[in-house]
Amino acid sequence: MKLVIAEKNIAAQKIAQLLADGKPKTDKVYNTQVYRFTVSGEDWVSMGLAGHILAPDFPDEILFDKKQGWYSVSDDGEVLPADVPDGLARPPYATKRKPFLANGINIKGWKVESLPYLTWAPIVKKPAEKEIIRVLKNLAKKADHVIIATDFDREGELIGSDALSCVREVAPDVPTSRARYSALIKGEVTAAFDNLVELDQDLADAGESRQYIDLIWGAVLTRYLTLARFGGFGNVRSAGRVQTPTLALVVERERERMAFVPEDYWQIRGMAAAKDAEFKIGHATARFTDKAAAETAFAHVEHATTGTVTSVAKRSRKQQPPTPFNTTSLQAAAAAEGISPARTMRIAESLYMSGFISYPRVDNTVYPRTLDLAGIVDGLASNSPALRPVCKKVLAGPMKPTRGKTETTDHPPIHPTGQGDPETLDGGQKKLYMLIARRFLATLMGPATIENTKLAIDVAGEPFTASGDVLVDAGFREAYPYGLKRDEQLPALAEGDTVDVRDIALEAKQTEPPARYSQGRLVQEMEKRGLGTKSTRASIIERLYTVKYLKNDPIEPSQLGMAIIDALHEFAPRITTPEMTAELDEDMTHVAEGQDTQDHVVEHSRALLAGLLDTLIEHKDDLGDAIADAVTADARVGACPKCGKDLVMKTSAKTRGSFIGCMGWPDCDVTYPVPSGVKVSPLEGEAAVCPECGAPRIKCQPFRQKAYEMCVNPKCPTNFEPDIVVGECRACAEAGRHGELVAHKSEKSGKRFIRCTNYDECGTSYPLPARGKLSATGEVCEHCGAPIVVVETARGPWRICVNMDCPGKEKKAAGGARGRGRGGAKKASGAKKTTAKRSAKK
DNA sequence: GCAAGGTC
Repeated sequence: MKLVIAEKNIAAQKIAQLLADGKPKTDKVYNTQVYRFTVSGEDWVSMGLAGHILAPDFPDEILFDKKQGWYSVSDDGEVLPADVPDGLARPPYATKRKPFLANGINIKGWKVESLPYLTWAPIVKKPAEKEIIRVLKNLAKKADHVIIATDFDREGELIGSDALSCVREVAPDVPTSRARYSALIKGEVTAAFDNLVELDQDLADAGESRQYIDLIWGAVLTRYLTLARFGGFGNVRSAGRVQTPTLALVVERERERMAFVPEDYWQIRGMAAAKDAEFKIGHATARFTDKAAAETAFAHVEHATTGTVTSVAKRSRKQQPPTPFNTTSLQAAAAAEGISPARTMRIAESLYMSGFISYPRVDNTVYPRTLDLAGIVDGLASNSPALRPVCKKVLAGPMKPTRGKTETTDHPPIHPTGQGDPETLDGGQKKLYMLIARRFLATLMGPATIENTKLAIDVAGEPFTASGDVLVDAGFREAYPYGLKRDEQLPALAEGDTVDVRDIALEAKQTEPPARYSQGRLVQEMEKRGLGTKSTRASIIERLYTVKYLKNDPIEPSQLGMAIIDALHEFAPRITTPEMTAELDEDMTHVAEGQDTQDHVVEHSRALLAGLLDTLIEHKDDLGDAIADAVTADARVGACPKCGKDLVMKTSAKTRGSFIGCMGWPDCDVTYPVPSGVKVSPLEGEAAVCPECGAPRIKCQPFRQKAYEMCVNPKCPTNFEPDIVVGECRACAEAGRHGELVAHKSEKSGKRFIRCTNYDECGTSYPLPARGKLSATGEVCEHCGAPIVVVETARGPWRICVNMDCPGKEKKAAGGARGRGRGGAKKASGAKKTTAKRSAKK
């Protein structure tokens, strides 16, 4: 039996289909799919790995140990031997002593000092995909020939080499070879299997050098940053060859913004009206840099009421259809629609696995000739009623696909398969699927034509202009409306026509600093600078958010992120720039071409890092202080009204809940609750202090809603709301008592709720929305008898039944997607239960 | 509790 090992399941399946006499049979070994087939009567089996099946790591003896912490040594107290290059002494940091750990945490002194040892520590390869390895060994034992058919690139060669080392453990003598194909199509694959070669160990070694160097630098610098000032468990300060230069890009942009000196300019703008239509007009000098000139011009037009059209110019321009999606362009387009690159990849993976779209990790932007474009459009038309009309147009047209700049042959650009019913997808999946499907259709359509009209208007001797864009021929825009500007229609006017003019104003403006990166832009910038790969960029950005180096979108660095870059820029500059990646690529090329060896390249890199450590260790405390200060600055919400020290977001050790507390604790005991469900940030200047009580005022940003400002002190008069009687208590009436339902606001937590005046006896209480002005209606709900109240939000007044378990809400929940998981399926069973359930959730 | 690279 011949065993074919591919990098992933889809490749194993495709190879089987392309090589088999007839159709391959799907089989399972343990729980993994394999494909059995015959080639000229001979038995073959193909299996897919899951990328790398081994992961490099330090030996167990020197790894993290639950009892000992990060820096343990071997049992006999001896530091493990490492291959230290000639001329370099063996690390003198070996200790015979077992580390002493008080309460599991001892970060003082020797821990950072022991990092040079980690620099020279040996690296071993540990199984990362145990199931896959088990299947691989099972099949290898029965095989009389093993063919490595992983992707034709450096990582593919390494994955194949790792697979071979697993094979060798159970079948030391089985003949092995390598099939090299660069596209999963008949000609390529059959040619590769007709011309089998040997695995290129130099190329695999190059890949392994990359792994080792990434691990050593990442582990040493991450541990250094984390331990310089230990911020408690869960507060890792990471660093790495790709993430650190990426963070540096964001920090650099922020610094440019801070250094930016805005320039004043002035604009004269107003409104014009003619033929029952209104439109914007502006002075022909779009930006006056001279204030006096602007004021002179404005004085002429300030009281003008009419203007005269002096010219009408129409120009039409074409907008070309977009190119096919690869990973980066999909991530950028999805980011513009509010889906982060990391989430895009998670959703794309699920769409790919369920057969809706093609393989999502590609660089290619040119459809291969073998792709059945019309067949896909047909499939979309029959599965998606919303796309059917535009699909028909595409099928009727010439269907000439656009081409992007990058052409590779490994996978086609990301496209819908045309299979599957989009109605079965959830919200995020459907949104991304429609983006991919619409993009695909757009790449097969003609350009859009936009007609631009420019009016020149004389207002009291001053030249004004107006401009309008109208989409006259939708072209590809019929399928792909993303990022399309709304039409700005001007009335049909001719030279000499008179227009009414009003609201002409002189506006003082300032030039804007360079914009922050959006997540989509950052992915593109990383690609441009050679940072990361199509498969890793999204997760690296996400990582920078989880370690709290980045915040918000558009992306801002935190104070911590800036402190990290400053520190590394000073003491380990190599890791902060894309050059390390460039140099690593160069080293790897040398290893791959046999001009250098893996050991030499890795040892050279170890020596570079070791050379930095002396200074790093020397400045450990400076860096620790800088990090601590930055973390405090990030957590700051304002100044303490009692002692003037910083009020910061803190986490209670007991309850793990967060609160706002004074840095002066224990001398100062000022604390406030954190408003729930919102992101809190400090305000600046005068707005930062409450005029009523002196506590800080803060900015609260609810998810996808308008931000608001409030005083953090729930007892402050600005937060005071009188109790309102909202109705009579039904439970009490039924029990023959009298009880009134009253809306309160808790002084402690700031939460609002309704409670019966006889609460001790009847237990009735209802939660209330956190925001919005509340008023009673005196009405009761037709479904459950609970009171109806009105809450005024930014979107207008909103009538609600206060009972979360109201059967009336159940009907709505069944009809729409909203309101799921909130007492939906459960029958209304009394108000007391509602409160109990809600508090149990916390 | 660490990186980046594959992929699930």
